[in-house]
Amino acid sequence: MLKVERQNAILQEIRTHNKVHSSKLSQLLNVSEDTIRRDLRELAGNGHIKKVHGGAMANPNSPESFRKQKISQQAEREIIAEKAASLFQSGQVILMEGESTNLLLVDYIPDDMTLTIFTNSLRLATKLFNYQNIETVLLGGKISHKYPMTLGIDVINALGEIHADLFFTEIDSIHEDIGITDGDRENAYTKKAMFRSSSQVIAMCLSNEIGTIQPFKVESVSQIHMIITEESPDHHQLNRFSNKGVQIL
Amino acid sequence: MLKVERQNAILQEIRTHNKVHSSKLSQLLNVSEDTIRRDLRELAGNGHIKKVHGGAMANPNSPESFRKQKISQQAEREIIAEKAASLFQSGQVILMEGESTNLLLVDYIPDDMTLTIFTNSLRLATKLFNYQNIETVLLGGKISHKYPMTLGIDVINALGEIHADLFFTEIDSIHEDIGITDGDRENAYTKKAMFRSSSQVIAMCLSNEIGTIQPFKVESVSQIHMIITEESPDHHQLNRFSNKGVQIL
DNA sequence: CTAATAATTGCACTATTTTGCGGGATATCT
DNA sequence: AGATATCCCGCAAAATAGTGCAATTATTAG
Repeated sequence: MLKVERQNAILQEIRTHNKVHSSKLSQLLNVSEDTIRRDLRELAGNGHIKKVHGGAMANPNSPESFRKQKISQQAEREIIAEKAASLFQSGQVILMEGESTNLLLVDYIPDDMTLTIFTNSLRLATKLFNYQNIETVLLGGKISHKYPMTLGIDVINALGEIHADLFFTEIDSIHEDIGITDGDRENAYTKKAMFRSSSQVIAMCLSNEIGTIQPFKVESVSQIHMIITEESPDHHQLNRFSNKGVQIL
Repeated sequence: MLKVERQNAILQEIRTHNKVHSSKLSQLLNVSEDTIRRDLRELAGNGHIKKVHGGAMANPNSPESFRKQKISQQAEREIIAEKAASLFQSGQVILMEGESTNLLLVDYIPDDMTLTIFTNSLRLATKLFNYQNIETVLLGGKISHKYPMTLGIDVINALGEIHADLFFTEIDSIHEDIGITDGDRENAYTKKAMFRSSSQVIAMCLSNEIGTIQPFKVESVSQIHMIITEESPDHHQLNRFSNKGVQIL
């Protein structure tokens, strides 16, 4: 990897996360922390970023102002994304659904990790296009008018042809008795089909969504293998799920 | 191998990957790294590329940058797009391939026109997401590492399930005897499959691409129903195609 | 056609850049 | 203050770049 390439990657990282840790970058880009620090010093010298203890932040006075990506509760989602990324292993086949946390998640994938990622999200697929070691497969189908993703019967058919090791789903509502629910009927159907196309299901959700219910049922809690929230695993709201045999991360 | 030939190969490499390593190029082109470095220095001197330690990268501020070259031909593409848009009729099923002219083309679609558009282009699909009266269907499959689009066997399978009224294809090379050719093997296969999934095929190409040939055959001229260029239909270069029964717009 | 001239290329050698590491300084947190 | 993490400095190894030169090839002049 060229030095400029690496520095561009750092800038890109700051653009999406607003901040970077030297240690994380070191892992992500497979170079020593010293090299990262030297890069940060250089970039800061050009006025691109602001160097801080432990890493760097977006420079508010930068000539090229970074357009901030509007992801709600980004800080919490970052925590979830980082936990989720620890589950990846080279060679795995991953199924991903959702465009908030998953979009952050891919930044935590090390450069040298080889993965196959199936998704129905246009944004995710577009982002993954730049990752040379990741084979991205887009599940074809009709594009929803609500979200930039494919939904419906075509996607469900396509899912019948594949089987993933891990399925990362972003869920908006989960209830210990009712299970996972969704506000969109087609989305619920599609998610349900995704459950059947993976060995393991990892549900990512914000803690304030625990206990909520929406009109359309996706699956019951027993079908989930792991829940990831921004809280620590021993958070009191999570007991009722761990009691049902669901792993908490 | 001629020097210019080699330098063109380097430019091509940068065009597709946005970067090159001197060491890789040396292996690829079977010359010493010194020669590569000299080439890079020369190309950088002309402002074509930006030389960096370890290789070179695409020059964003280049006078004749590749991206800008696309843009510089945007005027011609606009003319083609406007002509092409006149073919649309409400209720039609359209198949679209390509991300330059087609991206401009959708802007010429009237707001009240109802269409179904099949495409394998991520950019096009993302743009069409905002058009409420257009039902967009993305042909699923593996995402190319060269272009943000799905290619290959999955797309070809998906094409087997559909049939469109019109197929708008952007072609890079057309020759009266050899037919339509493409520089990418998978792309050529996929285009070929698209020909079979539409009643009418409309080929859009810039006039300076007429008569050129690339390694991989897509289809012969007889399979095209219409050619659209930025020139007027009675342009001398187009006679040889109209003589073969192809409509010119 | 031949000889002179110019351009191109690879090689040996040296210079520069980049990188990781150890050691000590500095900052952060409790 | 003590523990830990982070940072900075200098060094050495490795990678990459520049330079001069000789051999080869292409081009041009006569």
